[in-house]
Amino acid sequence: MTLREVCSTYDISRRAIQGYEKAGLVSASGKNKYGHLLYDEDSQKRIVRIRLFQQMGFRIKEIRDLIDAPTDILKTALKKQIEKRKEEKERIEYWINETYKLIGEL
Amino acid sequence: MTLREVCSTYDISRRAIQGYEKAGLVSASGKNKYGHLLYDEDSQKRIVRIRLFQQMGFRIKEIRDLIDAPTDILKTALKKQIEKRKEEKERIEYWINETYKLIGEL
DNA sequence: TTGCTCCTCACGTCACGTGAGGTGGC
DNA sequence: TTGCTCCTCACGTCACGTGAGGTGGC
Repeated sequence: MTLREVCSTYDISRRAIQGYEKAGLVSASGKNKYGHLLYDEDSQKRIVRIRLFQQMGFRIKEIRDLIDAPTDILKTALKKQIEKRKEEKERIEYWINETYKLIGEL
Repeated sequence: MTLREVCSTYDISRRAIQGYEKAGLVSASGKNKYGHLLYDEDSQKRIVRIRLFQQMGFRIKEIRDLIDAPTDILKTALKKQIEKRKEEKERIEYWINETYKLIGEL
């Protein structure tokens, strides 16, 4: 898969992937004869996993520590992050309610 | 209330409020004899409202357009934003589920 | 004079966004 | 030669974070 295909398949910007490469999180598996970047299945899986980590609120630096960490450490970190995200959901609910209140007062 | 008191009462950083001032969203109502910044009740309410808008996902520039907007425009914008935040909640739920799946596969 | 608090800049941070300038096949 | 796509920098963005350097009352 070329960079363009990866971007459209997984809905990630070219610049974002470039950022992951700069951070040392992934690297293209090679280039085709035109010099276009190529990503094999492993690279793609890695990118998808980076995306999941980001959506769970991890920073790039944290992802760098986690992506190749032992399974038990990774599991612990993920479970902890799930709790954080649940709290964030509650915070969003709180502010939605505050907004309803404000609308009522207007 | 001094800046320090506003910060601790509403749990907002000094730098954040400074940012609001620079953006023209609020200004201190005055200074005391020591030159310390003071915020009266109106300023405080304004800061609280800015915070609510931020928590609802509005950008500083958007808040600048909304904070003194007519009631009906404000209401419409808030209702629209509530929908956006609900979608964000769903996205968080989605990624939490994806994370549970990943944990199961590890 | 020493400490403490507050003030006002101003550079740093984070994860990209958005071009700029250059290359290669058609 | 012209268009199009892709590449690799590199400055810009956003909302503060984090000092730096200076002031004033105790």
